[in-house]
Amino acid sequence: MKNRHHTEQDIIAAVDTLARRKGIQKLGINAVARQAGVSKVLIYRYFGGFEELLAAWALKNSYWAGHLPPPETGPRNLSDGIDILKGQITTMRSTPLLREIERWLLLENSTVGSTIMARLEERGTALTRAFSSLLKPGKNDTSIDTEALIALLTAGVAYLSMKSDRCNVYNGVPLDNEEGWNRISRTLENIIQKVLD
Amino acid sequence: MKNRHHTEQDIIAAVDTLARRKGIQKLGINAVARQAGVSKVLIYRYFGGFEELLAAWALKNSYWAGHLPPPETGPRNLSDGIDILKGQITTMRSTPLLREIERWLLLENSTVGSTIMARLEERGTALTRAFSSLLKPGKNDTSIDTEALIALLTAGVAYLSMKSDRCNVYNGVPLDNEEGWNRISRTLENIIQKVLD
DNA sequence: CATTAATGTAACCCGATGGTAACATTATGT
DNA sequence: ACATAATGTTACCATCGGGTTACATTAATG
Repeated sequence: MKNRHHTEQDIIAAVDTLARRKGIQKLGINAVARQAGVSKVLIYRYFGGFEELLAAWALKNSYWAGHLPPPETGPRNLSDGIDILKGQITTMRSTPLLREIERWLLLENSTVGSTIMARLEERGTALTRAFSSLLKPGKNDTSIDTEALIALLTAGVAYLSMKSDRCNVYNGVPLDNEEGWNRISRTLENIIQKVLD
Repeated sequence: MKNRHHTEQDIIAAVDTLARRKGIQKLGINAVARQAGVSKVLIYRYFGGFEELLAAWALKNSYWAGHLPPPETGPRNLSDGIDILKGQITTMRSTPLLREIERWLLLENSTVGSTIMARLEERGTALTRAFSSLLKPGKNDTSIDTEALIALLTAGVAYLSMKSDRCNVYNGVPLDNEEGWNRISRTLENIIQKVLD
């Protein structure tokens, strides 16, 4: 049965499969076409090229939008905000493909990557706004750089979650069991409380 | 002039050059041999294979040992410790090859990578010990997970420095100028002071 | 039903890759 | 000086990569 839409979905599914199995970096148009059981010419015809196929794939699966709280129901107190940050740990740990995309963005600077990073940027700034609104007005706001704080912490979580795929311990903290991640989670909480309170 | 030692150094130098230029991941034995102006057969003969060549290269240039303070002259007060952490920012930012190796370790889990990671692990734990020694004995030590704290912060710095090669802003913090990194540096200081004091 | 456009495949080109075998050159030690 | 081992090169192989052209098949449209 000849059906363009169906074929396109097959191809995107093939990207998904291979990205999970071998990583996005080691992905080629030949391998994807082979996996999809289809001619690679169709990738050029339907998507315009391999880059554009990756874009279609990445934008289809918007994993990064996962645990982002709706803006209107932003955190009203500190512990809500902490929960959101902890949610990032859960999201990263439970979504191998998200780690794969993060890794990919760290090596390639394609136009596709820029698009995706713009979305991730939105996520981060939303989180930052949420935390900024929690700061007590009486506090010396200029002394707390919320943007940089959230940047550093989310960066740390992203790094450690990626690292957990490659080794089982980082700086003495185990990354392959719940205990280690609980320690990281508690440390995150500790930092937020002591810095923002 | 035929000289095995000299040739080996040429080959390792070629790895160095290409790793800076194109990244470790996109490195092949053919390209390295070409860059070194030598036959690739010698790589097999002298190093045993490409993996082993990479190991020789990585272990020769122990960049990661850079800004590690000698154990006997560990930090005696909190601001010394903060300086060490800030030093990590300087090291990462001024050493493109170190960022390249970090990136590589995040994707590959080769036997070579394990060796290097073990060394990096030493660096981190030394830093952690230094900070732990700064904790006031009277303080409730169990409430502060120094290992996890240092892990999270160094992970964040590593991530952001790698990110700076690919994009110029993260979560609203510019990564391509001094101002942004000063903000990160101050935030680091802020966290350490408020958590450990 | 017949024409045409959409969908799909096979085959090829070219360059690069990892890997090996055969051969040439230089150094070394006796 | 000569035999031998170390050093080095050329050439080749099979495979895979991205990319294009020409052709076959099916669906849609009059």
